[in-house]
Amino acid sequence: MYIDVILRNRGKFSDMLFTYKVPSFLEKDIEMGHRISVPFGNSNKPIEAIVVEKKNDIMADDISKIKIKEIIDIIDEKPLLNRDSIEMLLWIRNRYMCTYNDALNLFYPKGYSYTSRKIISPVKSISELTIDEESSLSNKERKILNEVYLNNDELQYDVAVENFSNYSIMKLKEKGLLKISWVYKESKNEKFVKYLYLEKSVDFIKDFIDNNKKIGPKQREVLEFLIQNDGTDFQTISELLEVTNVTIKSLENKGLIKIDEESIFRKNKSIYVTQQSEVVLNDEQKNVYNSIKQGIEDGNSKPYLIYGVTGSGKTEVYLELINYVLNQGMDSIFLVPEIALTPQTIARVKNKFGNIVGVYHSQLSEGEKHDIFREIKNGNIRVVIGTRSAIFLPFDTLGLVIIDEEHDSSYKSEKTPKYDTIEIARYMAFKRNNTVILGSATPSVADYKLALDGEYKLLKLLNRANSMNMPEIEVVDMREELHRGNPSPISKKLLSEISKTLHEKNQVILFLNKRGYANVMTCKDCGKVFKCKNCDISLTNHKHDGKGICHYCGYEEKIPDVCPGCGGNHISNIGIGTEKVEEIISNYFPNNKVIRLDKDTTKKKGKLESILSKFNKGDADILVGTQMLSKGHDFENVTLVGIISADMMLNYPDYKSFETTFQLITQVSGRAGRSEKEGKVILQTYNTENFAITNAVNYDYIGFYNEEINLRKAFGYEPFNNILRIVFSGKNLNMVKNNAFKFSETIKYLMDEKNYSIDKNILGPNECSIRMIKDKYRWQIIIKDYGIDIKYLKSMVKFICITKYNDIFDKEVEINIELNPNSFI
DNA sequence: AGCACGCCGACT
DNA sequence: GTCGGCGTGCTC
Repeated sequence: MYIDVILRNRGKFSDMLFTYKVPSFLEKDIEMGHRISVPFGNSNKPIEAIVVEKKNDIMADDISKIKIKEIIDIIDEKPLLNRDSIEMLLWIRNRYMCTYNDALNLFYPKGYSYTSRKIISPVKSISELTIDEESSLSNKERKILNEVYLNNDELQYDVAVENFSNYSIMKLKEKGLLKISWVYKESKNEKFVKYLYLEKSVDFIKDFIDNNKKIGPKQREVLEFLIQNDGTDFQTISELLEVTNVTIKSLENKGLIKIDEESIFRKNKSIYVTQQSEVVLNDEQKNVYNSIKQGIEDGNSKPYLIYGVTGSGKTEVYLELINYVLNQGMDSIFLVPEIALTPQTIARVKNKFGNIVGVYHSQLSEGEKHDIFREIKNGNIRVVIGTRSAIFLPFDTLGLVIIDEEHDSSYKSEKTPKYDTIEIARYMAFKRNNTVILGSATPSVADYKLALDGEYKLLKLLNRANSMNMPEIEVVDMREELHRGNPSPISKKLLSEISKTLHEKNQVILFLNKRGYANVMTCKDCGKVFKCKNCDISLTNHKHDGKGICHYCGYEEKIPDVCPGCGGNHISNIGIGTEKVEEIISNYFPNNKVIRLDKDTTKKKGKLESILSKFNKGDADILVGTQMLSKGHDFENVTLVGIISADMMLNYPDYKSFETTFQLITQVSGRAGRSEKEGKVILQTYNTENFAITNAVNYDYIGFYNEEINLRKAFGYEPFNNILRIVFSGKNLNMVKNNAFKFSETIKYLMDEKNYSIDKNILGPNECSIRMIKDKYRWQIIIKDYGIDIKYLKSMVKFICITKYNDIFDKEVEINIELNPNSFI
């Protein structure tokens, strides 16, 4: 029997499947998805590999061309990946043009390690050495041999080379006195818990305690405790009785207790416990619930798109559907955007389904991720709430995938492979017949079009669950504000609304899409702009830390008092960030507490929760924040939302900037008036007539959609065209530029050969709008697929960038290929 | 990417 | 006779 495997931890140079022979004694056990150990390369170094194919025969000319080795062993008892995962892995590699290993990493659970090391060991024992052999040894060789014998017949190869020399080791090998070989070690990061049990009957123990004077008081306590609570874990006992390991060991040695180690699953503690109220769906929610339930019964695999206004109660519908699916014996994955995965959301799901709920996100420790993976495989976790990577968790009986806030950009991975979670979910609906639900108050125009085209089943929730109206959005024209002589970024209108709200003992949210104090720092005397050392980006002033920080690479530098260019001391700030808004507002309302919520104030674990709960409890009156606060939070007492600058999003150089503007205004506005109190929104902008803003003000999603979709069509963007973006980057500008041009000439040649239109489809090469990141120059080429099947386009790009890589490009230039990227910056 | 192999120069 | 340093080429 033969197998095809993916080798772990190899570069793109060996991005292919390798064929191995399975020795007959392993044939029965080996399965697809197994982790195995295989010999690799000239040295037969043991490498970890994953089985992706089993076959009985291989082609005859393969045998003559390559020498096929036998695998060393199967590592785990059960396969790590199931067939579905392997199938999807291969699809992902193809779709997103990544390596086997990139794709594998999405599925491969954390917490496994596999290391191999090279050792030297003697061929014969010391007494078996002949006199001839003995006398042939040089001083150094004798030293090495002695060291090996002294060290339990084993020495780490690289240590030996360092201490002695490779030459002498090789000599010893030639003389047949030493052999060089590989050993490997494999381990799992699983937490084991010691449980203590009485080894003898209770009567025996009681008798023992009463009649044995030699037993210490601590040991006696433990025994008495165990009589009442047999099978308690060591941790608890040691905390309650203040005993140490020594006591326990001593009892074990006396044969009185037994220690059992069991692997347990690290449960993360939920901070919030909300009271569980009986959920009754309203008519609209019931309709949505029923039609999806009906669809599941009928075996419909077409994904659903729920367009539900903010506060319409999508989550209740999701939870009821998860419940329904559970009763059918199937599991669910519930995805939320990164910043929406708050304790409140988690608590809602946990309160409903209890300990079959797993939480999965990127901030978990490796051990925690490992546990969740294992508990899903064991069938103990049936519902997962998590961020995008949770979609790859190994459910065997998955029924439902929910993607909430489906428009959110965090569903597109920014790391290779740059997958789109929604595409993955659609694949699952299509290939595995899973029920997929996308939901949003502001669906992406691409997905809404797919719904209109009948690719999704469109369902709507048009009313708020509390039957309140959407808060009124009042636009303040900042141009007029300026003319009226108010240069402040906070308008008079917003100030008066804030004080009115505070007066009524309600709370305020102020939203600004930019953290830090000021966008740009410049010297008024010489005009110097403070820029990042590594990127072509101006530093953002973070006044609190006294630093200028680059938001791209994280580079920080201390802001000097005098300009390093001209020595002048008029360094000034242009533009505003959340830090400055916090400062201005605090000055205006010195008697009210202002807190700030952005990436800077929530860096530490648990900070996000504590700020949110502080605000929720009313410990602060005004919350200033970035889009972090736009997602799914329920603040009962917030009646005023201020959007400081809608223009900042609008002027972002990206084709999706209108869409993001519309989405953010709608989502942030949705934070106001979620309870019985009526809410209000003040929106400040210089672009009062932009359609993204006017439609958002009127809560007219359809109106926005109609205008935006026309623009997309006119310019050939998503969803009308697929776009491939190829970015070349490197330290040498000329080389980067040259490689980009080489690429474009090659692809133009290939496209021309097939009579594909070039002018319409190829944009560039151009310098990226951020021309340098982390000291690397960046050039890009954009390719659209007018009149070309994206499959052909991808195969051409792959041919150039992978097959012909060595012939065309310089090693120092990095090539990054992305399908339908989130932005073109 | 590793890893091995082979050739070269340098030092004792 | 010993030893380290690179450059090159391959991986079932």
